[in-house]
Amino acid sequence: MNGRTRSQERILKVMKGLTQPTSAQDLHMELRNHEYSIGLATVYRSLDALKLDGLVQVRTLPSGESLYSLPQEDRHHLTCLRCGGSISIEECPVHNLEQELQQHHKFRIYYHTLEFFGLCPDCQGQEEAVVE
Amino acid sequence: MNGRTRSQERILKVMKGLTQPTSAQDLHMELRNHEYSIGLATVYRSLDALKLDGLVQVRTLPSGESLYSLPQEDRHHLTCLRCGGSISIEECPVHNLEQELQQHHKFRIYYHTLEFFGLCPDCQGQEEAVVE
DNA sequence: CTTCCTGCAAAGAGTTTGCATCAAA
DNA sequence: TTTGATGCAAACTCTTTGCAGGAAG
Repeated sequence: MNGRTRSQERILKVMKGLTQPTSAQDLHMELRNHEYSIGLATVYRSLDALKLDGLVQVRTLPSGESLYSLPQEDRHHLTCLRCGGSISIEECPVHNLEQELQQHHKFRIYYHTLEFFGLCPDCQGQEEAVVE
Repeated sequence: MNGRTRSQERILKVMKGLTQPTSAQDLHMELRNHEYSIGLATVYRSLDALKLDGLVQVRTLPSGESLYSLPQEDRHHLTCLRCGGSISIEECPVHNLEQELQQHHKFRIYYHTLEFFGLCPDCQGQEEAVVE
């Protein structure tokens, strides 16, 4: 909503070259690869500001680590509770509901996350092996 | 899938008396209120085991804190990025998709999370105030 | 000049791990 | 006895904060 700072613009620029949601720490290293010497704290502060304006979105993993991405990279996931492996899924039956919620609750919705958790085929096998 | 340990059973018992998703640390205190003197590390280890068997589900907040709940308490949320306030929503258009994914990817899906992020009515007001 | 941004280092929160002890079968 | 569970404290990871210096208008 406000003007972007130099760091924020550099972060957005680098993020446009990334296809995967990325952690703050990885972004920090990515920035150094682009010869932008930015402190890690500044990365966190900038991402926080961008998040508040809906310019980046955040997905927090069960590990506590947050992954940042541009809104158009939004994908949903099928995540294995055991190995942590994650499959992207394209289907999204949520769009209409989002419109309704926006009106009903007077929220300004920037984005949503949809995650399925369970066991992937491999880990279902391991599960049985453990039980034996 | 395996037998439950004493700690795991105590945790499940206490969780049945709770209506809200609860952090590991709050559960730890809750257990002490029930005269179960359990170490915090054991609470984490037990929750992790229960999670792997799909007996509890986890929602990790942007703060990195994880909230645990029994599967039947599953609710979806509309969360404000600024104040962190959260509204529960009942609608869930995802059930059919879940069945399809389960078959298509051969996952054993235990549960899913659906979260909407944006600004609540109050924080939309504050936003404008800041810009002035 | 004044305000806000930035970097560094230290602090903080939540979670995990090492290890000795304890309970269960 | 043997295996796995538990408690405590230390360690770890990710993130936030305090503060002094620096860029921007």
